[in-house]
Amino acid sequence: MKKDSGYNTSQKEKLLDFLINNKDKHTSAQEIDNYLRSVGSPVGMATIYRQLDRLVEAGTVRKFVIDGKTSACYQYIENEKECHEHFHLKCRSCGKLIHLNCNKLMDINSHIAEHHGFIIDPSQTVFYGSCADCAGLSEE
Amino acid sequence: MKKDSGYNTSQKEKLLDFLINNKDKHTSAQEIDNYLRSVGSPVGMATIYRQLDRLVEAGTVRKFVIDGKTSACYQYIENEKECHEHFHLKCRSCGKLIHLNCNKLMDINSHIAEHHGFIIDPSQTVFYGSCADCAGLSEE
DNA sequence: TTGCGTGCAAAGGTTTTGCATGGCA
DNA sequence: TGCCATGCAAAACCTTTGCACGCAA
Repeated sequence: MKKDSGYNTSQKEKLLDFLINNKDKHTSAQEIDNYLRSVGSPVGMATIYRQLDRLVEAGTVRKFVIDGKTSACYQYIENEKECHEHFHLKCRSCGKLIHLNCNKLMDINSHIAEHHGFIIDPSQTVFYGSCADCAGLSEE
Repeated sequence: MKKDSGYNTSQKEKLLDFLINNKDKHTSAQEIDNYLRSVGSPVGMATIYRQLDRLVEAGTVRKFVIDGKTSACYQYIENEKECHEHFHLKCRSCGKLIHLNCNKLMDINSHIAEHHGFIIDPSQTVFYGSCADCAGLSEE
């Protein structure tokens, strides 16, 4: 389904590998560059961006833009359909992304649709706050 | 309360004026510049950004970064305290920001805190989707 | 062999910073 | 008067684009 059109290059493979291994995190193009450089397989920024664009286009990767950050973040999507059916929690301290499958949360959608006339797109909506680990710690 | 520290300059006043007059919309630094220029009171970009930073810092203005846009958007916040106590809906089509006072929504906080160990910060969380007006129209 | 993918370098746009000047308090 | 805010220009950043070469199919 997901037309991964294009050649299989080593650069593409390593880039996707990295994204898959970090699918629980948001990653910037810069971080990808750092990683590829650190393993001795540097890839030009232009290529990184071009591959990311392609992956986003194909729906394999999601692009996030986070308030306060000037650069975009990318994240591998395990299962495209699945992530349309739940919300995400994002910890502002450690950056962890939590996939939240919870029926109670899905009630929000219908409630807001019915009572407030607004159609929420869960795949685009992220709850910001503090995860259990970070909330326990004193905030500097 | 809101320490509006700093001098009262005409530039600052005009900038804030514009933001207040457009508090139902998000505005980019570029649009602010265009406006100030159009009324014959151009202000340097550096000053615009510096004032915006200060306003964001003071909580008077919120900064948004939206997918697909390369530049940040800013929006005046009517009442700082009030906005900590409700969620926001943001229409991805027309950009309208809706302040949602709804007890049902606030239940989410306690539910997620208790069952998922995550403390949501409503003031930082925005629901993205389509407002009634835009959802009804055919999407081009 | 064909043409897509890559790398490099340059361009583009947004935001930040340095420094001298001007204006508020 | 003292210091903060401003303006200009340059720099810093992130991302995109042009072009020639190399590699996958």
